Amino acid sequence: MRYTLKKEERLNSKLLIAELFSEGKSFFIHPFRVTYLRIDRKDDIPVQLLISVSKRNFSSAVKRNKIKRLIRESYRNIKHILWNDVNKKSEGQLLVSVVYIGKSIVTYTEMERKLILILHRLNEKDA
RNA sequence: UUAACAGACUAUUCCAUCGCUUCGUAUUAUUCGGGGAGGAAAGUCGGGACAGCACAGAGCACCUUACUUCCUAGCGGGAAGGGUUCGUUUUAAACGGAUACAGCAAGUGCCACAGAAAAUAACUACCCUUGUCUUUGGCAGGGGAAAAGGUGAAAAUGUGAGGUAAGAGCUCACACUGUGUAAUGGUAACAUUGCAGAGGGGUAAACCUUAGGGGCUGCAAGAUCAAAUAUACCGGCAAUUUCUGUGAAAACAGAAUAAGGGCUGCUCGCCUGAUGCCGGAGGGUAGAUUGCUAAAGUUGCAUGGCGACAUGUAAUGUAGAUAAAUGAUGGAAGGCCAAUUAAUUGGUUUACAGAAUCCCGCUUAUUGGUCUGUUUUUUUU
RNA sequence: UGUCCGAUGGUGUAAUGGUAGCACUGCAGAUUUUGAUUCUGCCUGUCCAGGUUCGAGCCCUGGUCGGACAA
Repeated sequence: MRYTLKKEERLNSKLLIAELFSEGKSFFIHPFRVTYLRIDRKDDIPVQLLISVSKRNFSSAVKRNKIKRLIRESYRNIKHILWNDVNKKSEGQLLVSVVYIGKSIVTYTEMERKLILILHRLNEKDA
């Protein structure tokens, strides 16, 4: 499969975001806080992702952009872990939000290692 | 030549792989090709473009600007000059820096503490005179004058002479300040000189006065399309209790009513019931499209101007996202740092910082390099 | 993106341009056999820089930080 991350794979609906944060379940893997929710909706895209970095922890817009780009790049390379399982079940759509709550910037390899952990954990919990 | 400060300019380049966004072509979900952050994109301080609303004209109120001339679409921006002030050299001025720099001589207010008094005056002390007493003087009354009082950030312009009972710009001379006026130079601010009359403490980043400017709100402005849900309104169909009138009847018109049905045969109580269905239509939510990127544009040259800048001409066509793209990995060249060493090795590739309608300014932040100016260290002449 | 407000001891909150005050907290002492209460005293402050003024918490300019509103 192709390692892409187009706009359709990102969560951008205001109503769905409100539903995710009010009814979704969450867990922590440092430095991330993950919230997920499965909804009844038929679509070609099985997973929609939301990335957020708090302005409270990083007041500089350059640093916020850098963290978000690193998370996006990591997810793009490893998202097949999640997609394969989700496709098997193929019931509705999974909404996932990844919030960065660390106080300092981690490297790309460290971030990718943590995200792999997160995706495996998501597979277990969602099953 | 060392260091510091201030100002100006610049803001590493290339290749490969995997992606993001946008435009175009072919064609229907992909291929190919092109574009894709800054000098401050920041702060949101000033001004505009653009848009909606308001609006006859003028005034009040409110906000804002304030030496002169010029530049600019405009500005609280810029250029050149004038005044004031500070510093250096030096005593003639020059050079450099700063400057919210209209008006307290229109009115009102304020000036802590100290001081008689913070500006009208009063008080102490001074002088003349009358009365009285314990008579080189004290006390009381009347008059004069506002110079002396040494505190303060600031004390009624300073010095000298005359004048007087004592004194006082009361008068005079010189000086100072600022006002009016005239001449000369300058576009002007202003400068120099003369004459007249004057002496007014400070404070307008105190109220205020004078002169100029400002309608209000901001792209989350505004425009177009428009699911779902609810529905004022309209039409069609169906349902609908009682009374009255017209009429032979069907029906029509008007008025009133929560009747009516079920649990249950009655009362109480409870449930249902104050129309239903379909269609239209309106405003408009989610959302989509537009506004939206060609512009008071950028670069080069020439001419004019002290300069800001203007004019002409040639070239160029330069991001447009929307829970928000412009990235990641690897390599090479160049720069910088360190070590050995004199051409290798290792590290790093950075500072400040990320477009959100657009433009012109201002302010603030800042690594390395280059240039200019001032001060400074060392060396040579 | 735009509009607006604020900053005073450790905390909350006053102050016409003229010695920065009050309450709670903390520390020391007194009272008490000891502690609490009470009394006395002390420590700790105007967000930063510049300007106006004889003199700024206050007035003006720039910055920093925090907050509110417009969906």
